[in-house]
Amino acid sequence: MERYPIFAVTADLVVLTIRDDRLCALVVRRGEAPFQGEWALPGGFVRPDEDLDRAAARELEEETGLAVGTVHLEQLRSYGAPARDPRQRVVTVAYLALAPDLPTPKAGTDAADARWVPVERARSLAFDHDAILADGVERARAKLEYTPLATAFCAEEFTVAELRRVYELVWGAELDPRNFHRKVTGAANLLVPTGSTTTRDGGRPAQLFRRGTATTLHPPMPRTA
Amino acid sequence: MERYPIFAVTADLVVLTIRDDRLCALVVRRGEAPFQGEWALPGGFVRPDEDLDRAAARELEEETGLAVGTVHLEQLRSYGAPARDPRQRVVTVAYLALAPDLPTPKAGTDAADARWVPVERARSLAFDHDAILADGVERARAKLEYTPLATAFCAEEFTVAELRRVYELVWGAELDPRNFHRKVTGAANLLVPTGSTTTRDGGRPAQLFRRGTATTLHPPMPRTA
DNA sequence: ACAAAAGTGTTGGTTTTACACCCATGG
DNA sequence: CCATGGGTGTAAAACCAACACTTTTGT
Repeated sequence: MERYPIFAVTADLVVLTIRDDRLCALVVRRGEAPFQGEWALPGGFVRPDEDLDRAAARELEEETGLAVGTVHLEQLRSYGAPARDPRQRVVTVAYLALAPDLPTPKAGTDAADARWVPVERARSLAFDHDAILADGVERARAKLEYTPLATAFCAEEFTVAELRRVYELVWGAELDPRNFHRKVTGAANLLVPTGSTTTRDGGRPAQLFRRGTATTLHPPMPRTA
Repeated sequence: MERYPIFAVTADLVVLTIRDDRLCALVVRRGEAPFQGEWALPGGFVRPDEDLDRAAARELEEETGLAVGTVHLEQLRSYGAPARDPRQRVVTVAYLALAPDLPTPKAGTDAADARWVPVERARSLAFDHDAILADGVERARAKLEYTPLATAFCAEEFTVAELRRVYELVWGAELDPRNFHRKVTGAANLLVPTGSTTTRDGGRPAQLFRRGTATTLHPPMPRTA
């Protein structure tokens, strides 16, 4: 029986939300070495009997207090450069989480502090977390085009304008409100009308919708910029 | 200092090519326990000082003899269910490799045998490799739509018809040769004409092309089926 | 000359874009 | 009544599927 090289495996999280009209990522201040006191992505070691997805969900809950049910969570990719962790060989399986606007998270067990930071201002994170964050943002941007993922940034019930705002903020580009409306209301199974309306955005009352069952967006949302 | 759970990490490969007008995957017969004698995806343990990408490239070369330069290699995703390997906790980072038609591979160090199998006939692989293979094929199908990835299945120089054949075989759908031709020759930086022609497909000589520098396909190739 | 495959032109229908315009509310 | 945003109509432009047709080879 040969001996297998020994690794530790962590699950790290790129948690994105929209706050104050900005695309923000969740960062925590590390309470332990290495990189103690520096900002990093939330995450932690996968336990011996735990599935990767489950570990990511647990970390999300521990470090943010977010109920996992309301959050979209998907695997992003893995990172395993030999020297990415100074302690020992660590492979991290990064996950991408998208959440509606939520209360400011409280510090968890391993984190001295936790906060939302606009993605363009999240720099110099610990380990290789700058690159992981960039990959996560890039994935989110790409998936808005051809999936209903933008709805993950919205509350349970939302208006077409709120959904459009998600696109505009994530992409950093303006979209025509009229054509956007036609497009998303025309896409099969994307939106389910609740029947009620709201005036929370001002002006004429807007219909409220819930996410539909669509898993892809046909035709895709054209990204002009 | 806390103790970190111990994992082994492997790099497994979904290697796809087109042979005899079929989309084929590379499978190896395992020479060692567990699952000795059964078919599995090629792969092996990541070494203590080796990057994940490098491990995948090394395994590809070891188990197939393919020169890595001619092969497209990208990370697929990671799999880490607690019981996926009966020996101990193993997380595998799966990679997707796309290669032009190549000589039948020879068995490597860990593999008693190696061969190309049409993807629809690759079933009952060891570990969770059925699922990994399915994910790899799905990824390849999806990426043909909006990336120049189909060219990875072609030789260095190829004709438009050969490229079209890739789409037809991977998607299992027929495409109009005329419109396909216009589309791919019109896409910016997708194809670079070599200036020479070939009659290897019969009929009127066809121009030969090399891959261009494009990283995405605008507009995407419409998948009708 | 004929078959076979490459490649171009054309046409009619769909989709997209840009914007005019009306609708329903709060102040 | 006015400002504000929600939502519909519409014409010009762009795009695309389908297929007739021409080109260039091998036999």
